[in-house]
Amino acid sequence: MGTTEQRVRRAAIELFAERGFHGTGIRDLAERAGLSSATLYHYMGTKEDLLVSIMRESLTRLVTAGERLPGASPQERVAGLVQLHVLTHAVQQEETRVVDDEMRSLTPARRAEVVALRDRYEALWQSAIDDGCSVGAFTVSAPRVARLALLEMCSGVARWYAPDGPIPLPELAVRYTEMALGLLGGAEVPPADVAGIRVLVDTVWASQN
Amino acid sequence: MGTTEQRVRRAAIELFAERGFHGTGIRDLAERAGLSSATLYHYMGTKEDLLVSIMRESLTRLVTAGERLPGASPQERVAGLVQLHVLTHAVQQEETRVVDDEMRSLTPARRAEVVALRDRYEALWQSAIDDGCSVGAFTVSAPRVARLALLEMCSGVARWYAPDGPIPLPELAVRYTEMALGLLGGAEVPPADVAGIRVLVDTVWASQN
DNA sequence: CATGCCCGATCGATCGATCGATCGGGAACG
DNA sequence: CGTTCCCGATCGATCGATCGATCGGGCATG
Repeated sequence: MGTTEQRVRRAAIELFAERGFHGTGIRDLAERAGLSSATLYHYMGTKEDLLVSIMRESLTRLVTAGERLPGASPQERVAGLVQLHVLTHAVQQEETRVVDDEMRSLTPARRAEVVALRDRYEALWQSAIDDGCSVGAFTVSAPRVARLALLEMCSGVARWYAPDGPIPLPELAVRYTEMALGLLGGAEVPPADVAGIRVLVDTVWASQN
Repeated sequence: MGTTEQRVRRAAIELFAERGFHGTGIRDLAERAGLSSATLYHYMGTKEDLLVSIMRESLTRLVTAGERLPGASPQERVAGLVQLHVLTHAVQQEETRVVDDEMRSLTPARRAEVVALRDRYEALWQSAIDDGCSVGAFTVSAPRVARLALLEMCSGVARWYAPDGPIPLPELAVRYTEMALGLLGGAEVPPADVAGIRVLVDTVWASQN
């Protein structure tokens, strides 16, 4: 079961992902969490506070894991980032969709904090791509555009992947690694250590709770 | 200026893109269109009717243009689809974002119609990719995953591209073509006819109004 | 030309419902 | 007794939508 606060958070992630922030009412939230709408406010601040805390936790987890990724060569670092990103977006589908889609629902002040976290994460991608370009490992001609294209492509996993579908999770990660490196051009695909990434994801997840 | 109905539609596209469907009130819509909220209902049905009609028009335009694309080889067809998609998502940014992001705001019944249109469009992509794989032009190992990845990557353009930024529109289209064919693996990049695609987009747009 | 009628366009006022949020108090537990 | 957990009742605001009424310009009739 978990604590009541965790139940509230799970309910919020489910409903925000399904109906959107503005499409989810306080009473919907309360019903899903098994509480009255009044009791809800014992466990959270405003509805926006709840959204921000979900985003902060999710992005912090991603940044932490991203910074702990092994891999010396640009190819290995990009491969690791792709696998980390695809894995989290496939496993924590609803949560990542809330993070990616509900930025616009935030007040400008709250948005700034979340965007800063997201920028920190995306900088990891940019430096790996730039390094690969400057050492000649990648041949893509617009590294900034490549970063944006890669991130959109990998985030999309959260919008369609079916965990109980025909594609096993490790295979998904490998396919995306191949496509990403093909997109960047001229790179050999380094041996994949999906299991290692998975352990990293689980470790960071556990240490956050 | 255009007709009042066109002004309402433009206002809706702007606000739905900026704040989302549920985040946009009838009074916001009316104010942006320069009408009273009551007059709004003289030009539209319900708020959902307005959203559906925006989506239907936008997707119909995309399907029409996609079916008229020239190109015999799989490479040429994929290149054409990428350029068509990127161009429309860069030029009609707000409109395409509404189409891509607000599906979940639709009632199941209305959603079905719109999804059918979208599926028809995506089938064009799938057959081009599948053909390329079966004749050995592409080496990607999961054609269905590749389609999903490509579409997400190209749609993402609507979320970040700045029309008055440092990247000219034709260059953007060419870069995406290169990345897409790199992602599919083993394909030479066919000569790009971005101007031709642009003419096609404008033609279809004009014939719809 | 003048008159009377019609109708698209528009609005202020208001509907019932729901929104996010708050309050005071009861129940359970130490 | 105090603290934690919880809820029914309720707040003012806003939601999407509808109402009756008004205005003005075509248009047919005499």
